Parts: sequence; C-alpha cells; structure tokens
Amino acid sequence: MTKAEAPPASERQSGVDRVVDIFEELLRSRAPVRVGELARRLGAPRSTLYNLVNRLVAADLLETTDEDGAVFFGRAIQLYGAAYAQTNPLQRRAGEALDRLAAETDATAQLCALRGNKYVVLDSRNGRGLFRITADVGVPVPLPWTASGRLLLGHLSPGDITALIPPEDYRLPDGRTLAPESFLADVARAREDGHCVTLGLSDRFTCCLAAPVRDARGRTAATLCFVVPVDRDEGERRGLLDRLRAAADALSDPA
Amino acid sequence: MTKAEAPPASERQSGVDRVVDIFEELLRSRAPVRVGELARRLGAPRSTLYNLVNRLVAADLLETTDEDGAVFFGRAIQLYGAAYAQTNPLQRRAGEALDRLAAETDATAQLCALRGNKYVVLDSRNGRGLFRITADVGVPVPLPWTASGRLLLGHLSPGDITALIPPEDYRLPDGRTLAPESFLADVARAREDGHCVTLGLSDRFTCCLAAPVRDARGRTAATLCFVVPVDRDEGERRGLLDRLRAAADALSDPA
DNA sequence: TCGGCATGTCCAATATATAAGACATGTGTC
DNA sequence: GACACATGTCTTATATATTGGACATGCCGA
Repeated sequence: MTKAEAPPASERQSGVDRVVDIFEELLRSRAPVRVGELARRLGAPRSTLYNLVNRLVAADLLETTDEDGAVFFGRAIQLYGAAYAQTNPLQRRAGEALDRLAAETDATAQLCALRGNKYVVLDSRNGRGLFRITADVGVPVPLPWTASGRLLLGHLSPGDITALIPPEDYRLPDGRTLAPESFLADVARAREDGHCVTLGLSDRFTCCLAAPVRDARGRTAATLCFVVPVDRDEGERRGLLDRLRAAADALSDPA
Repeated sequence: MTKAEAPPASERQSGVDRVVDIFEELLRSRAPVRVGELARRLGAPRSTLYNLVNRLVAADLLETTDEDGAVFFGRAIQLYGAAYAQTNPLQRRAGEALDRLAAETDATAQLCALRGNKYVVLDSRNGRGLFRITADVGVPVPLPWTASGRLLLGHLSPGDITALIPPEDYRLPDGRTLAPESFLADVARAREDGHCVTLGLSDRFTCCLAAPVRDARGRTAATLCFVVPVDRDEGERRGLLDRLRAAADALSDPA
C-alpha cells in the first residue's frame, strides 16, 4: 500500500502519485527537506518536483522553512488532520477515551493501529506523572517490538504473519533477536487472552499493556494501550488493564 | 489563496489542483461527501473525480465510509498533521504552552491565526471546568467576531482591512451589525494595548482574551487566547490576561 | 411497471502536465 | 582562481492524464 518505490522507477509518473510520494517521504523524514534532496530520494526529476512543490506550497499543504529552502507539511494539513480526528467516529471516541484514561491514571495512553507492515501510534495522551514516556504519532515501529502488535495480527494466519513481517523486525532495540515461532505463540495467546502485556520488551524500563478495539467482524481494528514504568506492581497493572479493556470494549463495534 | 472557484471553471484542470480543491471542500463540509456530490460542488467531471478519489483512497489520504460510499479525509492525513504539529516550531511550542495554560487555569486555551480572510483555531485545549466551551479547529470564522481577529490585522492599513473583510462578516451571530469604523478603531486599540478582550461579542455568555505572538518583523503571526464565561470578575480576567501575554511573548520571535 | 436520478466503470481523443536539459547564480573546497 | 556541486527558473517535446460520454446497475416514487 504505502510501499515506497525507490529510485529505479524512471517512468513518467502522474502528479498525484508524486504528491503522495512526497507526503510519505516527509512523514518518514520528520523534518524539512530541500526540494533537490526530495527529488533524489524519490528518484524523480527535479523540474517536476519544483513544479509540484510550488503548487503545494501555494495551497498551504506544504511550507518552506524560512532559513534554507527546505519544505515540510503546511498548516492546511494540520487542519485536515484535525477534521479527520474530529469526524472519524473511532478516532473521535478514542480521543475522548484517551483523555479519561490519561487523566484518571496518570499513565501515557495511546491509540495504535496497523499501517502497512508496521505498528503506528495514531493518538496519544501523556499522563501527568514525572516520567513522561512519549512516543511519536505516526512513526512506524516493527510489530514484534510492541504489545499492540501482538493483538493487531490476531486475525492473520501464521503464514500471513511471517510473510508480512520482514526478518529484521524480529531484532529488538536492545540487540536480542526474537524467534518468529515465539512471536507467533505470543500472537495466539494475545488472541486467547483478549489483551497483551509486555515487560521490558522494546525498552528495559517500560511496561506496555494493550487491549483490542474490534470492528463489526470481530477483528482488531486498533488497540488502546498504556505505557508505564516496569516497577508498577502486579495489582496496579491489573487495575490499568481492567480500565483499558473496558474502554476498548466500549469503542468496539457490537459483535 | 484558498479562494474556491465555483462551478464556472470548466477548463481542463490539473490533477493536483483538483486534489487541493477536494481537500478544501472536505474541510468546509466537515463530513463525508459522495463522489458525485463532490463533483457537483467543484464543478468537475465525474470521471475525473472517481479517478482521483480512488487514487487518494488507495494512498489512505481519503477514506470511504462503510455505509454509503461517501469519502472523507483518511488516516494518512492524520499522521501528516501530527508530524506538522510536532515539527513546526511555533505549533509545537504553542501546544506545550496551551497544555500549561489550560491545566493551570481550567479555561479553554487556543492558538489562532489568519487563514485567507477568516480567523481559524489552529489548536485548542479544554480546561477541566464544567463549561467546556469548545471551538472547532479549522472552522473559518469572520474576523470581526473575535478578539484575536482584532490583533491579527494589526499590521494592515485601514484600507487593506476593509478590502479584506467581506461586508457580511460585520454582522454578528446575534444579528447586530458592527460598524466597520468601530472595528478599525478596535484593531488600532488592540495594537496599542498589545492585547484584546471582548465581552459577549460572538456569543452573549463568553469572554475572549487574546494576546499576540509576533514574528521577527513584529507582526502578529498568531494569537493565544482564553475563552471563559463572562461572569468571571475583573481580577480573574486580569490574571488570565497576564499569563496569556507572558506565554505569547515567550513564543514570539526576538524583536 | 415505468421513468427519473443516482452510482460506479470503461473507452477514446486531445489538451497538457511531466520530464529532460540548458541556464544563471551561489557556495564551499582545494 | 578554478572546480565541483547545489539551487531555482525556463523552455520545449511527447507521453498521458483529463475529459465527455456511453453503459450497466440500483433505488425511489408516481
């Protein structure tokens, strides 16, 4: 879907498709990029990109940074995103749920989903605790690194899962490599349990708790999750998990 | 800039420009729209819009609603918007300031700016008070209806201002019509004072306090504002205004 | 039952947007 | 100074995206 085609693509391409490529590249980069650099990364002609970027800047979908001529997303996109967050039923209701969860528990609460073959945070609220563990919305993360990843794949067969996940994604940030079979077992258990908890997985000091938001067909459309320090005791975790599951169930479509 | 061209435009048009038009129309509409309806509103050929919309849906920039085939912004746009909010210096720092202001005062705090010839809320935090006065991000509002509007026009001459604002925008929601000269005087005074307060302007029961965020040239690039019930006493308002001005000054570029 | 109106897909023709390259200008390195 | 490399603007051609219209289908009301 959002599989980037690398430089090789040297065919004449449609403007809209190029625009999509520009947006995806800017999301990856998370920082302003010069037009020439953008052309290089996309394997696109410079003249084309100048043309497109100028049009997008005029429409306020992109902005040029004052200092150098680098471009990034513009104000219009912010407004479009806000309109989406307010209008999309799941996103809106989840946002309210996150507000409550973060306020009541002082933990970081997030809405997560599958995007391509990665996990992304769609929305997030920081608890008021001292340790503000804050993950970036929209940054792709390997599925095996996360509790939510185990839930989001619940509807896939083991074959589909191994086909989806690139081998390098089993290597955790701390260098350990997860056995694919072990991950498949995690996915199966998460489906059984209806939740998933990881301790010190993506990072030695954090505990992730996740619960599935299901669509009308019972598949995991998204997850709600808490990110807390690992040192919280078993009872606290239990309480957080209960809240999380209740909130996720309330967001789920009726079976 | 974002001046919509109505149906008359029956020339052959570029795909990217059509895409921009689609986005702007969806922002205006704030609800999913059928493709045929979209074509009618934009004065564009149906076949073109089906082509473009299908491409945008595939790229996740748009989503089709399950029930009917209506389309609206998609998840990708949400991620782009979040990347903007996090990366753009003003937007990011303002977001943090809003967090603090809303948390400390239990009022609704907003970041506002000029977009075309209207006022828009760019970002907003609700106070925890009982009266959650919540304005929608991205909805265009006539400039004379707002305190921020008076600050945002500070760098324009009276002639520019009257040229910019359409006559109907002087008519307030309650039916009263504001004299343009009176509005010009308000703008001048707001510039003198370095802030603006309105009581029961856009709505009988709300008080708006606004302070300017200035760019390097001293022009008002945006405003911070509080929205509170009118019944707060003078002293409270004074305190809120002081906080607001301090926060706005901190966001302003060094003169 | 029929007619009117909508959606969504497909096709062929032509106006035009994409692409390639030249050009002027600026900048840092040797 | 000369060189290599970057940016941003223009111009021209040709591959193709946009467009108008036809078509199949479905829904609603008379």
